[in-house]
Amino acid sequence: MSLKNKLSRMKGHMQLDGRKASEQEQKNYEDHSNEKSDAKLPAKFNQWIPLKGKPLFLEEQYTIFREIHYPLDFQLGNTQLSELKEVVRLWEGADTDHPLSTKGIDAEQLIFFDTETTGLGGGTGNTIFLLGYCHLEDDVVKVKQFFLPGPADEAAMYFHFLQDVNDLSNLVTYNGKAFDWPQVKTRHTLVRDKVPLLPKFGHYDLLHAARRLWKDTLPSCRLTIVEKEILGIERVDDTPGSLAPLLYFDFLKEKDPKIIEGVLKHNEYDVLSLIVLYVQLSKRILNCEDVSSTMKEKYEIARWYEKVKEPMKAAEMYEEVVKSNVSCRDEALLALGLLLKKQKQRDEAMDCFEGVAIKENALAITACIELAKLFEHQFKDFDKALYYSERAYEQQKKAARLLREKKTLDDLKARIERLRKKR
DNA sequence: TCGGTTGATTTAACACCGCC
DNA sequence: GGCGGTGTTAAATCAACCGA
Repeated sequence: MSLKNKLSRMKGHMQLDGRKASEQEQKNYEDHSNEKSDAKLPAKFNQWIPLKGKPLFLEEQYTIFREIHYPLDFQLGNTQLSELKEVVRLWEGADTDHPLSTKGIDAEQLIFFDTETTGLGGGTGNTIFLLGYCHLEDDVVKVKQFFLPGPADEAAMYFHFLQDVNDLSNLVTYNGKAFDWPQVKTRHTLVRDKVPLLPKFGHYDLLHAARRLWKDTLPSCRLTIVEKEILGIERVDDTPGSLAPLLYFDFLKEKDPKIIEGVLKHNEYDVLSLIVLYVQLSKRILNCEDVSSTMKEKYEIARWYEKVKEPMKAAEMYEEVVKSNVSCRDEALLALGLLLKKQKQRDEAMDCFEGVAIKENALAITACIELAKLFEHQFKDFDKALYYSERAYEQQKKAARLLREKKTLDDLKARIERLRKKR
């Protein structure tokens, strides 16, 4: 069966999240039907009308442009699009310099961006055939797509896309730092004489944020998995991205827009999902009460705050985890201890280390070594320092198989000998 | 004054992963 | 199936501190 026939059997597909989505889509189609079709256009463009596509020209070239509007009360998975405004407002009031913070940026400035290409490889052999994004404007979310109808029309596609995003300043993507944006830059160099310069965008890549929070709890951090497990979005009859190149090549042969409809819808939902993902990530990072973060998420967010030199925020999050009784509690307690030690809060740090040192695991060894250091160099209690050194040595001896662990063992032996002389 | 210890920072190498 | 960003880890370097 040809791809065209397969697609024709998928009529009525691309339904997102049950009834609400299908009702909304119907409304979108009704909205679109109110648009005036341009009777002067050549007949070949009429077949784009059911897909809400229309040509935009640049000299002899053209791109197919689609624009779909979603109201702010549109529910996608567990999130309403209006929550984007809410989290941008929260970031504005938050006293933190987090990488996902939009402080100083309007919600309207965010471009949730995704491309469809003819393959994965880099270089000039690979073509972007769809530039899609959505953003907030006049209290609706507008999805805009620029489609490449043929290999000779790239300048038109980039021209109209770049003109359109002229006033916007910040990209939000999923793996866009490594994939989408380098591809855009490569292709842009080939048409740069005819199109505007690429803007200097700020860039939020949500893949890396998702990895930080869920790398240990999800089977993978692919967007579809995150959508299903975290965002509550279940796509029905979605056209997988891996099929996009095949479908596009089929379109180039047949010139039938229906062939590519599934890819357009896939891209449309990809960019909408980015809004939902950004909202859910932000709410967890900002520790909003209306989202039920797991302790593991709080622990990972605390580590993230620590990495970006926000020790107070990190400590707050670690403390929440320490109060719980989850498997990462000891990790949080040890991390909190190290954090407090750095801030010279030695008594508080000691309490944390002692809480971990009573356990019998790899964390306890680190905690014992930290206690030995504190008692030797800060509290000058050499008996206790020796006690914790010996305790660490005994536990380390059981585990010492790797070279790295052997070094720890040797270091501990030296520490014990030094302390025995000091006593 | 010197040597030992610790902590902070930088650098490099490496492995992993998700995009179509 | 190529690419680039990121996290992790280890090693190197330097400064500060302290005791002998």
